Amino acid sequence: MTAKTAEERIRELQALVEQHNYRYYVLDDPEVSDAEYDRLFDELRAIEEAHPELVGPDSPTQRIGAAPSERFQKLRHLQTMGSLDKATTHEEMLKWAEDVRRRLDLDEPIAFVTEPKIDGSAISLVYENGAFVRGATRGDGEEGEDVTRNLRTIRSIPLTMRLAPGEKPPPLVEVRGEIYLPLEGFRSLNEQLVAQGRKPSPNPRNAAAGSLRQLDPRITASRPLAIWVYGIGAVERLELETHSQALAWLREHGFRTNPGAERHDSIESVLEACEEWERRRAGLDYEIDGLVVKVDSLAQQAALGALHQRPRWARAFKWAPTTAQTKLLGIHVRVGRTGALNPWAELEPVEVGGVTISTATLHNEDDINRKDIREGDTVIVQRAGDVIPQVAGPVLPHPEGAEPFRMPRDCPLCGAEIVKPEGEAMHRCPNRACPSRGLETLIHWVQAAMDIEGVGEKFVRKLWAAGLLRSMPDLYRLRVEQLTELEGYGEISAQRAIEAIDLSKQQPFFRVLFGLNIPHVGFVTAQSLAYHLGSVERLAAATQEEIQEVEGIGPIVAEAVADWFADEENSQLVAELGALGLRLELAEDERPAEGRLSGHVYVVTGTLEHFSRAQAQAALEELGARVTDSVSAKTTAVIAGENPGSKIEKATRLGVNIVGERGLEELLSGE
DNA sequence: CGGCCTCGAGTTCC
DNA sequence: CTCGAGGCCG
Repeated sequence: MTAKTAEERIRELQALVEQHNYRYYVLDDPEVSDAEYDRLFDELRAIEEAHPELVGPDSPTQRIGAAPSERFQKLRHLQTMGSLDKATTHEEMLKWAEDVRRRLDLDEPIAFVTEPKIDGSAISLVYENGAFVRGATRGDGEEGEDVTRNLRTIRSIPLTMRLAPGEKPPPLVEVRGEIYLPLEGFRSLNEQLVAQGRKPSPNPRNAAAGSLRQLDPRITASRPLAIWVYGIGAVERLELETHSQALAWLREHGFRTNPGAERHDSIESVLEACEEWERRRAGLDYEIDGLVVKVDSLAQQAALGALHQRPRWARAFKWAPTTAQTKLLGIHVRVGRTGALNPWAELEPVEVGGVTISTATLHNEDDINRKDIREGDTVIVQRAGDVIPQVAGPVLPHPEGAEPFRMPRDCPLCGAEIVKPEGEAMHRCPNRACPSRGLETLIHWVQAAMDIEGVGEKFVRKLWAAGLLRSMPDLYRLRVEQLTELEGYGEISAQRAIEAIDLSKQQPFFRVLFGLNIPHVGFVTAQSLAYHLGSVERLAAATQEEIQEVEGIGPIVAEAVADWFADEENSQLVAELGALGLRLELAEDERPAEGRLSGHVYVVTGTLEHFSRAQAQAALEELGARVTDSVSAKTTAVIAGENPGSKIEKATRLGVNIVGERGLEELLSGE
């Protein structure tokens, strides 16, 4: 047996390393360990070092980046990179589809392809005889910058096309794609920049574009950029009929195409996809700001043509942005019902994701300073998880003279000295008589605990301001005349409010317990305490050790409960509530049911057709099941209605069963 | 002690 | 929804 020549071994190793790059970066399905990959890579590099004349630009070792260049050369695209017309409403999309149908003069349905619109940096890659020869940024659409050396560092860009045995590559293919930075990579990049005392990047798109335009390819190589390929520009000797075929061709030839591309037979189906993806976007590890919608048939595309370099056969459907920049006018502090100090941001009103945001929570002092947010900053506001606005961070530099945030030393409401227990994130006002705590406790009572219809935060604030309300018992002593004297209350609405308050006396014991605002006692723990101890009397008499016997209650919660009842003022309060006729012991029907579903745990998510969430929960609990709202490995099944949220994803990951409304019905009927 | 699993608490807009 | 922290299991 003759030893392989160095050249043969180099070719072999290059092919192997690229194969593993492909499995890892394109398919996300590696077939060898990292250590094995490193071993092959090191061997390849060693032989190449000994034989530099055998190293071509296609070698995977060349991906680590060459020496910096002075500036980028201009590069003319083989085919114009047009931009897309945008649409933001379903009406606009329908109008476009109608226009397409009319221009094509067709009665049969038109097929469309939708794909996620990646918020990154558009590029064009030229392959000659299957080899990547050059690539450029979009630029003005006619001419971009030659960033070939940087693109070579991106592992998900094939240096050579994958070919079937005996297949001849087309002499020329211009591949179009979007370079992006996965969110994880964006976060670590920013951490790194901040650690180096440099400005963090405001968003992943800027970070991707910036990384791609580094004059030193070694910097680009250090950033975890990736590509989604979405189409073909100029091409020679390749016959395709549809855009879907083009995507399949690209995938087969080693390019990373987005798995979210879908073919649709009608515009209605396209619109459904637009809605569905708006929900799915939060679960992706990269940013998308809409869907690109294309007419599938290339012949139809050609017939439709373009207007001012904007193809008539495609639209970018864009959602309202979920991040925006605005000015942080001030940082204020609120005191919650537990005495915790919550800093919040007063913002110059700005539209984010279709709603106007003017305030946002800032959580705690550490969080503010970790993000380095200061009054007067321009900040990035985002709506995380679809709803709750967050201040993501400042756009540096800070304005002249802006100081880091410091929590006030004294309570802004009662002046008591603020404390911050060792190891805790929150500052607290220790004054149990602090007016904010009384007010917040009342709001908690009427809203969360007793759920009094028509009596909410506004009602409580108004009566508090009028001096009519200082504690829960006051609420039950209110008279209609007192309300009608206030502005905004007529006879009827006053009557109604008083009746609703009176009705709330019938609420079960555990709700009263929940409403008392005992530290660490929320909805679930209150139920648990109520079931196990049965009455306020027994609870108040119980020692910490006895309370701790209750399942799910440890020393900290037990101590908090015992301490609360040991307080004279609190026992007074409980006695008063009892005298007013509130329930202070467990009624017979309040015990958790034992039944067919005992021991099973369900999570209900999304909108059900025939039940409200609460009804579904009640029906399941009646059969002995437990219903929680976080999916874990212990969950028996997730019951998903329409528009389920991120819970589905977690359930899938954990291998938890997912059933629809049908499944719930079968469960309840015992089938 | 570490790693789940739960629960508590605070929260925005209309 | 998300974070932080308590409870519990191995």
